[in-house]
Amino acid sequence: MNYIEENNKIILSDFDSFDIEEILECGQCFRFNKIDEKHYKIIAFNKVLNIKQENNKVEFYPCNKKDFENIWINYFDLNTDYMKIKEELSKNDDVLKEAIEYAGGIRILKQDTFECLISFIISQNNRIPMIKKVIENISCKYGNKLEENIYAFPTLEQLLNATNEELKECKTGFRAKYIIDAVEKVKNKTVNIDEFPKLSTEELKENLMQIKGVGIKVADCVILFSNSRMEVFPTDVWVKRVMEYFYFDKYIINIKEIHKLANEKWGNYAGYAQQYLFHYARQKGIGKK
DNA sequence: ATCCAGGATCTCC
DNA sequence: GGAGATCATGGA
Repeated sequence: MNYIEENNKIILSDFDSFDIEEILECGQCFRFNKIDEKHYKIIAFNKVLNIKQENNKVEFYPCNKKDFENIWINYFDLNTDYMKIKEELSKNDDVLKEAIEYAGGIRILKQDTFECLISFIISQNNRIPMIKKVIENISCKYGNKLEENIYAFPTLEQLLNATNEELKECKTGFRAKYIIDAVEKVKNKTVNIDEFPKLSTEELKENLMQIKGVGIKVADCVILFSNSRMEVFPTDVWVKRVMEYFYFDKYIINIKEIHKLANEKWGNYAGYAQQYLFHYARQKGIGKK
């Protein structure tokens, strides 16, 4: 990886395993807009960032070297060796090999914990385009204005005032009460986000699941996408289907059975495997009736 | 119209 | 402790 700053723009070259379309469209994050082919605008960490990929370079703008190094290198997980991960996962596993060949440019973003928590509460029993809309509604209503028609995801303090009625107007549906409970428990530190790095993955999971509306899957997403616990294996309908289809050849009732296999097969890389499989399954419609 | 979505909870046995 | 119904909302 190599990068230079030029007119408030970072130009990245000499990289591998990076495809901005795959990274954003693979279902791990929700606050992005497609401007053009391989040109996206994202909203994260109270900032708007363009990412434009062409040939063998990626441009990030507006962005100076300081922000790139302090925020975006970590956010895009640019210091992780994905070639090694992909090689390891592809070994003796034709299914993952295929999924990785299909979208080898995925990287697991390192997102903000609070945003991730609220976003994945909204995600339950919902479709991705709708999830994006609801998060957009909430951001417009409570978040900082960054540009014309672009609002940051609200902070904890900004969401403290949110009422059940207002949240329902944002189309959260039955999840409104869950969001209120999450905000309350983060505020009173029943769920202490600042302490997350000190907790074991199991402790972290139990802690998050004290929130109403946070079960195993939502907790796993928060843990994986914002706390770098790469051993978890969030299992939604798509992951369940792709696992049943390729690895079990039967209908699985207990999700723990899937988690057990994922742990045995992929260990600390299970989170990566999950993302390749999820994206592949969704794009190809694997197991869908 | 009926089914379903990056599920979790409540009910009832 | 484990199945089954229920929960808003909108697109197919």
